[in-house]
Formats: sequence, C-alpha cells, structure tokens
Amino acid sequence: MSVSDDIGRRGAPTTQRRGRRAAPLPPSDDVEDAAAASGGDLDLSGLTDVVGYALRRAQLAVFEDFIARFAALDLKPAQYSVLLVIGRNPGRKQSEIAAALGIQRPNFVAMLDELERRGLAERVRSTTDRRSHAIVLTDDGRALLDRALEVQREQEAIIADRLGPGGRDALVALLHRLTDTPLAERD
Amino acid sequence: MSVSDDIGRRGAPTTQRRGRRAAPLPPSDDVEDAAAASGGDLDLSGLTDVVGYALRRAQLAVFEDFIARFAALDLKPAQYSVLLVIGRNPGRKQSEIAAALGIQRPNFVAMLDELERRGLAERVRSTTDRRSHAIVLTDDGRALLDRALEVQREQEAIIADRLGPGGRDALVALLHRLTDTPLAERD
DNA sequence: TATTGTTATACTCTATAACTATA
DNA sequence: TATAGTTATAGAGTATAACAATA
Repeated sequence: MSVSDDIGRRGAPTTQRRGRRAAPLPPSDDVEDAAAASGGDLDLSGLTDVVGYALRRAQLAVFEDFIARFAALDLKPAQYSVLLVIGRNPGRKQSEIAAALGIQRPNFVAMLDELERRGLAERVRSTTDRRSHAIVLTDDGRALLDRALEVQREQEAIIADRLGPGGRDALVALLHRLTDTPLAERD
Repeated sequence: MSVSDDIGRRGAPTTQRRGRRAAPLPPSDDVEDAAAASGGDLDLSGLTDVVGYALRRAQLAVFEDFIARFAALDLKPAQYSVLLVIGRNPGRKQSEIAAALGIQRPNFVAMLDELERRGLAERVRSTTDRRSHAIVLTDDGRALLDRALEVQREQEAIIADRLGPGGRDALVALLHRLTDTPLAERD
C-alpha cells in the first residue's frame, strides 16, 4: 500500500446484518427517527464483504496474535522478518536486505542499530567495497531466530487449525495471486 | 494488530527460491565468501510462505490499487469506509460510527471535521441527548458515495478476475474465519 | 458518577532530501 | 558521476489522559 492509510483498526467488530448483495442506501427520512429506531449493531454491509477490508482486518488479527506471541522474545514483526532474512542470507549488503523487505534504506538504519545494540546482528565492513556493510547474525542472533522460528511455527499451526490444513494452503495461494503481479497492470 | 508494527512494506519483492519446507539456516561459513557467492535474489523462504506475511503483502497491494482508483474522488480508504458506514447508518452517534470502524473517538474528530468541511457529512445535535451528535450524509455526500461504490465494484471485479469468482468468495470466507474469533482464544 | 465529544500529546511507521565516504 | 550508508525531517496513523458539557 502506498502512504499510510488504513481502513480497519484495532478491535473493530465485524458486524453483518443484511444479505450479501449490495444493500441500497436507506432512505434519508427523518434523522431523529433513524437514530431513535436504531440501537443495535451497525450495518457494515459493503465493507465486511469486500476483499480489501476483509484483508485489512485479517492482517490486523494475525499481527495482533503475532505480537502477543513474540512479546516474550521482544521481537516485533518487522524485527523478526529482518532477523529471518539476514539468517537466510548472511553476508548480504545492508541495502539488499532492506530492499528485499521493502524497507526504505534510511529507515533500516535505526532498525539495524537496534539489532546490533542487542547483539543479534553485526555490520561487517566489506573489504572489496568499503562503502557497503555485509550483515550477519551473531551466535545470539541465530539462537534467538531459532526460538522465533519455533514460535512462528506455533502460530501457523493455530491458523491451520482454524482454516483446516487445506484452507491455510489455499489462503496463501490466493494471497500470492494478488501479490505476484500488480493489480493495476491487469486492466 | 496491536500498536503499529509492520512486516512488509511498499514494493517488497516476493522472492521464493527454496522449497516449501522450512529451509535450514545456511552454515555460517566465511562471511566474505557468502557475500561474494551471492548476487541474485534473496532467499525469503519462511517469510513469503507464511500467512501473516502473505496477508500483509496482499493487503498492501490491494490498498495501493484502491488508493490509485480513489484518487480521482479524493477519498482515502478510511474516508471511504466512514462515508459508507454513515450512508448505511444515518443518524447514528459519532461514537457508534467510530467504534464500528475500530477508530478511536479522539482520532475520529479530525476525520469528521474534514468530511464536514468538504460538505459530505454533517453533525446534527441530538434533541434527546444534547451530548451526542447524530451523523448524516449530505446530498453531496450521498452522491460521492454512489460514485465510490461504483469504483469499489470495479476493484472487486478486477480481484475476482484475478482469483476467479469462486476464488474471491473463498478468500473472503477464509479471511472471515480469521477475524470472527480472536486467534489467541483458540488455544 | 458516567458518557459524548474534544483537545493535547506522544509514539510508531513511512517517505524524501541531502550529506559523507567511497567507488 | 554514481552508490552505500547515514542524518534530518516531515507526514500519516494510532494510542492515552484529561477536560467541558451533559446526562
């Protein structure tokens, strides 16, 4: 997504009262009547039944769970992803790691500073090109990553349990179809 | 999701080189060798094949497309969702609309200020409880919402085209299973 | 005492321009 | 001249405390 915008936030309920088809807007009769006549859950049709909103809400739910699980390791989602990519690609340039994760190079500096401060990763000055840093995990970083991978496996198991094993695989496949090619170029 | 954290950002590639199974961490042999031996895409296994990351990337992709489509209407995703919920629930309290969308009450003030400034929505002081505001769309607001709904239908059609009609419905159903009940309470 | 809307504020994530040191 | 890392900074989005008006 571009800049920042959000649709659904924390704890927003997923109410659904009307049918699946696009509900016509209610007639704009007397305002006070409408307010008085209501009182129950709001009509969120057209929102909950749309891919973008459902994606947003699901992503928030999964991340919330992720954050809770990783609190014990003091790892946020972005930190975990950085640790994992460094672990799988040791010695890569700082800018390569950042680009692979879609993180702007300037924003990646503080991120690495923190991992280095915690003794999880290291910047190694390259001998061939003294501008660049080869990024590697320390022993502590690898140990923490191993623990994190186990926690991640647990979350994935919970999700597979919720969706059914075939459901989890189907979901990932569908999501990849949305990300493999930009949506706009399609039409 | 809780606070803020992100995993995938803008334009992050979705590289996938190894198999689906958890790839073992590469041996931590000589750093310079590893850096020199590489050069191609990075190994993102364990990230792209996981629900949380795939969700995040897909949500960003869909929102990016959404933002581009709605630029002509000068509506961001959050603004569209507010317009839609007001349109479907005219006369509801300001705090009810905010809560339904998971927006904190303080943050909803500026949001409504802007919609009111643009003449799309109005705060109507309730006669029964003079603390609360009944929120309604103006005629302009309803007209803009109608145009927005059409644009939204177009995006949904693109997505259904990408996933297949059954694929789109399956995706939404799977996503709802992740949001209907908090993941944590499940185990 | 509790609720509605509001203000003020702070923290995180994201984005861009510009500097430095190297190449 | 171009690239890698960095600094500074600005803008969204989100969260909490506290206040005034009203119930």
